[in-house]
Amino acid sequence: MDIEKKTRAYALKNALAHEGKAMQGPVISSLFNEGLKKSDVGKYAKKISEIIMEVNSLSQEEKEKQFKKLEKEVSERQEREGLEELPDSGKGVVMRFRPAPSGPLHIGHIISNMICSLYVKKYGGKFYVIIDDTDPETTLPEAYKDIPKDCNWLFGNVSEYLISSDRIKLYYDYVEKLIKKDSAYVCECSSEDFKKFAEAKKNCPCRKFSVEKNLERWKNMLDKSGFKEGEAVLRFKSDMKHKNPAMRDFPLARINETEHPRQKNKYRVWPLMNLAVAVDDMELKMTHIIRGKDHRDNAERQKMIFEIFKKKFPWTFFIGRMKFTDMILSKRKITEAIKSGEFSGTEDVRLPTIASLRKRGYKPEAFAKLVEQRGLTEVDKVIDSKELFRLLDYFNK
RNA sequence: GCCCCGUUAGUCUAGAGGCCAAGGACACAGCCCUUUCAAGGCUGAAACCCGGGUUCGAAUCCCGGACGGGGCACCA
Repeated sequence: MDIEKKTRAYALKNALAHEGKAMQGPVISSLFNEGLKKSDVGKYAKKISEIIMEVNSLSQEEKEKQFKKLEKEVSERQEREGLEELPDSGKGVVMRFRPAPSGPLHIGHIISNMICSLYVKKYGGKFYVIIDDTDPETTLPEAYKDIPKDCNWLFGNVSEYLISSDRIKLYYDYVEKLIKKDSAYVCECSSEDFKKFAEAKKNCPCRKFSVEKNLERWKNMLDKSGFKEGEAVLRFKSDMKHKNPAMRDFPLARINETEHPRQKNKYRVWPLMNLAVAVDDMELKMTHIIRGKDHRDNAERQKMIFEIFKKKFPWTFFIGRMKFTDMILSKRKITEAIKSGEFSGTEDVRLPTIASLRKRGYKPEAFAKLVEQRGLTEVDKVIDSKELFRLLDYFNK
């Protein structure tokens, strides 16, 4: 590289862009992109400074004339556009969205999950939608048709729909493996008692049982004549002295005999989210996970489970959440309000549900642009519905 | 109480130590175009939370503070 020539070119460019006065910083910075070594800056600093001073003293016409001659020496800064690249995405990506079937899908879900669909479109691979119906108390029967309907419309690239409660046997297999690895135990403490142990960083009495005893106690959880609902819970054996209280022997499964809308009374022991998610992510070979910041600690728990099985944890990003100052975004509250007659149904135009937004004429592409503009960011933002609809209206054109 | 995380214009965002004297989009103001509306074009106003430190040089790295968010469930 001809340092002097390049310096002169960039100094002229910089001067012309800034009322005739070039500065050293930007010029040196440009030279780095041309291959100047950082360690060599000292060597050339004097020369560069001289050239800049000389350039600055030229007349406007002279600057323009000289720059014309050297124009081809300068390269333009390259601009990125579209979605930020994901690491290790060369062979495609496997990603997922796990809606809980406890109420209608709404704008909040779009914001934090559509980006997964977009990345699968970008790189190829698989996009799973997994209906997370492992809580028999909050699972709504209509979700089994509403979720695929909304997701087909919104994403258009769902590879496969899976239902957690159809995979219970798989979760049970993993429970046995975890117990056999002495990484899970059945705990009979009440939640209040356990909380006290966790706060005091002390082991609960159930922690000391042998693997054999725990397998037996696990059978007692599964057996109708064994533990009753609320009497026992399966816990992951992490560390009761973990510095983060959220990580101390968190629960993996519990007994709940409420009739399940899909499985009826087939099961009484239900996995909790962290178990189901970890198992599915291992089994389905998830490569990348993008999810809300509120799941940061859950991801840490799932990672602990991965480590027991010596599996590599997927690349994970925690995306910031959008908070709406004037819209209900709680699935439970939306469901209640519809039941009470406050709203006519999930398609009520006053609701931020996907069904309602579709009815109002918004196209999936508008949401995609909204999500793309936001991109991968950990920042939460507060926005009101007026701002949101301004943006959507703009993107919908 | 204990663990995480974040902070760029009214809003969303670019930004990986020097092409940032901070770019883009929406919204806003003005003008042009148009019979009207919409769309489009041009122009304008508008931001790096605060304080230290490292460095020749900090929006960017480090430390502290303030503010905001999340987690510590037999919910997800």
